[in-house]
Amino acid sequence: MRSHYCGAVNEQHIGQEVTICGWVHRRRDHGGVIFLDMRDREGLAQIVFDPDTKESFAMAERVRSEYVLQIKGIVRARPAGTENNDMPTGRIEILGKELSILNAAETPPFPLDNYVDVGEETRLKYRFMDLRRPDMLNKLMFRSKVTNYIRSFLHTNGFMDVETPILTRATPEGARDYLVPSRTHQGSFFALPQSPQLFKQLLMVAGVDRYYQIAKCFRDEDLRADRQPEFTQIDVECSFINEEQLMGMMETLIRNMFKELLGVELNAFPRMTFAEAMSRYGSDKPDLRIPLEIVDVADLMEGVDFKVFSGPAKDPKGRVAALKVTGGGQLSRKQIDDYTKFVGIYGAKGLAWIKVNELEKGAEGLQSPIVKFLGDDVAMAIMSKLDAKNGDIVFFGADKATVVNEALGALRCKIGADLDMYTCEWAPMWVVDFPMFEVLEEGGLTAIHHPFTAPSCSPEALMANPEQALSRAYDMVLNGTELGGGSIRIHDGTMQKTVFKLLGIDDEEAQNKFGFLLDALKYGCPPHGGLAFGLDRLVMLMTGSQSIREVIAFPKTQSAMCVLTQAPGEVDPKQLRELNIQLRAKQAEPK
RNA sequence: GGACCGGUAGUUCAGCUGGUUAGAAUACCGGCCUGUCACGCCGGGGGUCGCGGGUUCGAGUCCCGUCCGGUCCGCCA
Repeated sequence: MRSHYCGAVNEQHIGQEVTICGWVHRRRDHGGVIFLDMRDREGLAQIVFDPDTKESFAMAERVRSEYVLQIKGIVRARPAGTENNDMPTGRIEILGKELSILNAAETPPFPLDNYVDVGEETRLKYRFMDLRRPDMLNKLMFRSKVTNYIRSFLHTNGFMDVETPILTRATPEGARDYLVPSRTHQGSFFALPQSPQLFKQLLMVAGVDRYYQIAKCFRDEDLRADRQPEFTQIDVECSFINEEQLMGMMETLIRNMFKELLGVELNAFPRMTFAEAMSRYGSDKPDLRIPLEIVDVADLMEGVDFKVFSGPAKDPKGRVAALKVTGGGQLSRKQIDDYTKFVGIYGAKGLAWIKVNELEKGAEGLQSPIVKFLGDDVAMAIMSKLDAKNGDIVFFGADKATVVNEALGALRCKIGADLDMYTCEWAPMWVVDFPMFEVLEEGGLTAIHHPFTAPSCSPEALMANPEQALSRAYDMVLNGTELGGGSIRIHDGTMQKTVFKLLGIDDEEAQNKFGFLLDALKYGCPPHGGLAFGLDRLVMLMTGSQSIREVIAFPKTQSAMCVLTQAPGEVDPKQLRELNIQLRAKQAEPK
């Protein structure tokens, strides 16, 4: 039906007859001459109709926005002085000879240009229109380039694409599962996979050696700007490999891809231990674009009454730390109040601060509600440790370490963004040496990564001192976002049982829930490890999008609904009968 | 489960301390226009102020509830 994409017609085609198909992006009717901007996925082209071509001119008068047309015409250079240099095809135009209306269109429910920010609900309801917008189509095309690049890279490196089941077994731990009732086994349920984790490990036992999959994953948890209930992982697993080799290969993949698709040269990814990341940035996914660090100051505060920080005093698990904001002395009282409110979200009970006005006057030159409680010497010692300068502001956190880390870590990112302190555009890194376990508040241990991650010690050492044990896990972090994470896995049955035991899963329960994995470990499981990238987040960052929904064709709203299809929906009673499922009556409204 | 922000024309928004017939821009419709490119000019139509209740002589505006959207906390091995 067509000879060229609209956006692909150029000066080389001058004099040729072309046929283009597409949508009417805009019509400019000057009475005696009509301009149509025709749009398809590759871009826009201007078509001119003059009254000489009587029939098509008359049709061009009837045409409206988003009509679908086929136009035959002659490419010509635009008359001198009428070129449009803002448009890739702005030096040429097509003189329309024949026009056929392939389909009419009602007035679009919202404008398809970028001049107005249309509400997301409206966009999602008419997603098929929203995706027509060049920005959105470009994002979908870019996403396709990313998956294509990754497939090709992994294929070249000997990885096999293997599909794993979507209907699988509920996992006892981790996120909430999406469940699918079984008709043939009434009362039993499938679960949609949260990740292909165990299947890919079984593929290693099978000798696949190098596996990858662009895998849909499902987690029935509350949504966020960067979290959807169904999302895509680039899932990778490899046998006979250690963490160095795996991280090296994945880093090469990302660096090559950034070069190829964005023209961006990323430096070698720095590595940081989990402990260091928490200490310096209060986060296990630090945004290294921001040149601010959190510094412990407890050592300078012997004898200080910690009530000045509104936090619990000398909690053994406590942390007293400071965040110096270079040039932050300009912050107004109102802004500081806002930041105080902000850290409250993370459980901080206050936000103490010191403005450095005139350091040469000693403590006299500090402006702060807390210096009189700290004492001049302590205050000056802190300034000296932080290397504070006139014009800086220092914020303090004193509370349980988790609260201080989360509050100051989040504050660091917020201030970095508010004051636009970014020192570079891209800051990738690896976080390594995660602890194996986290101690739950109600007692007991939980896996930081997942229960199949190998510790970097023997089962005996692990058993003896689980809280201190480190794992062989690694996270790739970009601009404060966790892009991917993985680990070397446990390939030894004894070790696996030890980890289960520490997590409170006894042998019987382990056999029940993970019997197939324990079996597999008995029959010659190779050492292996892998990683999974969050594709949606990766594309979100690479396209500079504010939300993961911008790079997913048909995303869900925050309440996990699809406004386009109105899913989830009720089902026919017959379907429920077949499944032997009865809905409990909704409770009557209390009056 | 919780905190906060929002919901007024197709769309994006304004609507102050409750007070005449709820406005603007844009889109849409009609007319004019031979070089525009977010074309221009003239005219016109267009509203369940999310929904339900309450206060009041009077509610888009205040109160309560509820639904929807969004950001975040919890949650996300």
